[in-house]
Amino acid sequence: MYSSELIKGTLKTIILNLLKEQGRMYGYEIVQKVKDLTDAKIQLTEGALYPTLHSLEKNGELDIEKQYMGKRVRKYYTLTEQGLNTAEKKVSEFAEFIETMKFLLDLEPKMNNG
Amino acid sequence: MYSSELIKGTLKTIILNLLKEQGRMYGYEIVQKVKDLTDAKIQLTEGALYPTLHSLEKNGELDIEKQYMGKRVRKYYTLTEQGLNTAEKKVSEFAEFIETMKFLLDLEPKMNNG
DNA sequence: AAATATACATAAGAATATTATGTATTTCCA
DNA sequence: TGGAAATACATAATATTCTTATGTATATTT
Repeated sequence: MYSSELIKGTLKTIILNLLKEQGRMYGYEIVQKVKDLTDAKIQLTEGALYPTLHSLEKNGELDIEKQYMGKRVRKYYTLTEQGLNTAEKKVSEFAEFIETMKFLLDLEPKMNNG
Repeated sequence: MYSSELIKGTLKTIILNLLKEQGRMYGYEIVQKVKDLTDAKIQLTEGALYPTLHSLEKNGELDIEKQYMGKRVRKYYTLTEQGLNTAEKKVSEFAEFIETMKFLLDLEPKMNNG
């Protein structure tokens, strides 16, 4: 489990990318999927997730589709066209950021040993 | 220049690692050095930097040494032993985090092409 | 002399996450 | 069959952290 500090600022990127890959998901599912994929090293909290989903939807990045499982409601989220765009932008920005940080923190694997 | 969102949560790691590599630095110097090293892609703001330096010092990670250049004061920071420890812990945690995120976001370069 | 750079500092506000709590249903299992 | 755990949503209070704005003051460049 990483320090929460470290994960800050990556939540939107994670959500948008997961939805891009998985098609449609509901909130609780996102939490479980991220936990699974990261061996529980990243555990999203619902208190952070739901407000972020709502704000992404409000900003036109996500569409909602309600589904009733018996009486329990489930809200499936899918990317809008804008959301897909944002997802790709955010992921590639993060990829660049990683490279910058690797250089800044001297994490580059040495290429020349001889 | 990366979106500020992306840089969130990395400030302490950056500061501690720079001090580990450079020995001793003052605040303004840290801002310039990070800008230089990252081609201005990461620009720390003084409003974020100084409070963070103060809190790191308060927590025993940094030592301060004041130097007067004429009348102007300059505060040099160095890592304490605890600070060196924290620096190494934070950097390696970040390195692991990068790997987790690369997997989560499907950024792994393909190893097998044939 | 004025503009820019150096060098510190802090306060108000915004953004985002944590923690705690709440509702309600469904599934597991003892 | 009754209680715990899991599912699935939500939000409010608080904490943390960053941005933006502002302030002070000296030194250097033009």
